[in-house]
Amino acid sequence: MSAVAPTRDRILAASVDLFGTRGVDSVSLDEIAREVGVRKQTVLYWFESKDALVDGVLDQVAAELFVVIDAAVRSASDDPLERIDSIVRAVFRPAVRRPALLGLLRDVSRLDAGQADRLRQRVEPLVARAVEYLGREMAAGRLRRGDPGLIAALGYATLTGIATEPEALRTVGWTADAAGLRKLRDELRGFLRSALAP
Amino acid sequence: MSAVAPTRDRILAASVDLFGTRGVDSVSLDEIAREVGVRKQTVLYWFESKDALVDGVLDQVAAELFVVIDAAVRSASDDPLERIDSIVRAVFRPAVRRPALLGLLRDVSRLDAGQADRLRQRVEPLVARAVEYLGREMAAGRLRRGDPGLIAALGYATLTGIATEPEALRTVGWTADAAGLRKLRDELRGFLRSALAP
DNA sequence: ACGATCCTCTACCAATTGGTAGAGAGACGC
DNA sequence: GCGTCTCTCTACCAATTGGTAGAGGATCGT
Repeated sequence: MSAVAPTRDRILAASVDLFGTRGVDSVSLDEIAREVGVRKQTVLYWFESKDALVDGVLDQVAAELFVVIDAAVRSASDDPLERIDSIVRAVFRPAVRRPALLGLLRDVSRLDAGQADRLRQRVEPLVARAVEYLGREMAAGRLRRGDPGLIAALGYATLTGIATEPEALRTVGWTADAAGLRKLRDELRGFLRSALAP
Repeated sequence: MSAVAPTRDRILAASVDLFGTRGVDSVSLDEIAREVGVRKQTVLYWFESKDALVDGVLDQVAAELFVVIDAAVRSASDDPLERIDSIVRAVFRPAVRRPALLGLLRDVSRLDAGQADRLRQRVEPLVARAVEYLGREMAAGRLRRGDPGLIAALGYATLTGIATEPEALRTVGWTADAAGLRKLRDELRGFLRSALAP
């Protein structure tokens, strides 16, 4: 056991960042290898092809997101608006600190069907639970009524969109310092809260 | 004047679609040429490099969006929620019919700084007007108060996100038929309306 | 009829892509 | 000491990338 992370993990980490920020197709194996400090053939030793590497990366991202969201969902209070609040806060931190995470999710539509399915399968349980939850709270009159699935998709789109498009934010004069982040987070919370309130 | 569009326009149209759906880096000049029914060198005759082509495509997208949005803004009623409604309706149609349009916008963060700036410059006046408008209506108490710039960005993120991520929608069981489109549009209108209402 | 301009073509090119083949260094049990 | 297994390396490869050079066919005004 060494002090530095094993090569395979370092390859995965670098790939998440590069794929997520620049897109899978635009990043070469050579580039990943350079980032890790190794030769391309070492990458191909750990992942037999680029496709296999993409699979590995998607698995890793799904797992990371699952942990974060699952924890937020479990630990939150009873009021649905409070719960959504806490999910936003939980997801917001990793999302803006590592835009690559959600960036990769966003990239799914550009992957081939097999890989898209693979990722969808990983995320499915989370989505199903969220949709079910929204439906229940709507029925109880604690959330604005609507199609739970589409509302979930809209909330996801808002969060992902805002986290993966710093350019759009910069266009309206936003800056990525600590104060800016806090303000963005609070504005996002208010936005979603208002969108979902009954 | 011929019955078919001139080559240059056909190259632009094909490029918008391909760049927008698959990403600029993933689409080769050969592919665009094949789509248009011409050789790569013809593409390079009309646009001296791939970068120049990207510039042309961005200009075209900005112009198309400008027309659509500008018309919607001008023709709408006085009530800000109604106005936003009509903008959503106006943008929704081209957005879901040609996801490439917004997909390209979304891709800006992956372009180099020069091209991003170019596009930002084109969109700037639209954004400035929107932000100013939101600020005015907030002050008048006709919209929920908040940072007009960030609210504008959040609305944009919601719309763009939902239009460019059919995968996310499919995960919640949505289908892209006529009924699905109508339902999605109405749900989006309700979502934004509720998010922005005072 | 004739040159000029517009447009598309064939023929290349160097660099980069994902991937193969296989050598060699180090740690391990025996 | 010796083979085996793990890991990273050098050396290639065919295909594709964006781009250059320049030929040749239309269509035009004159």
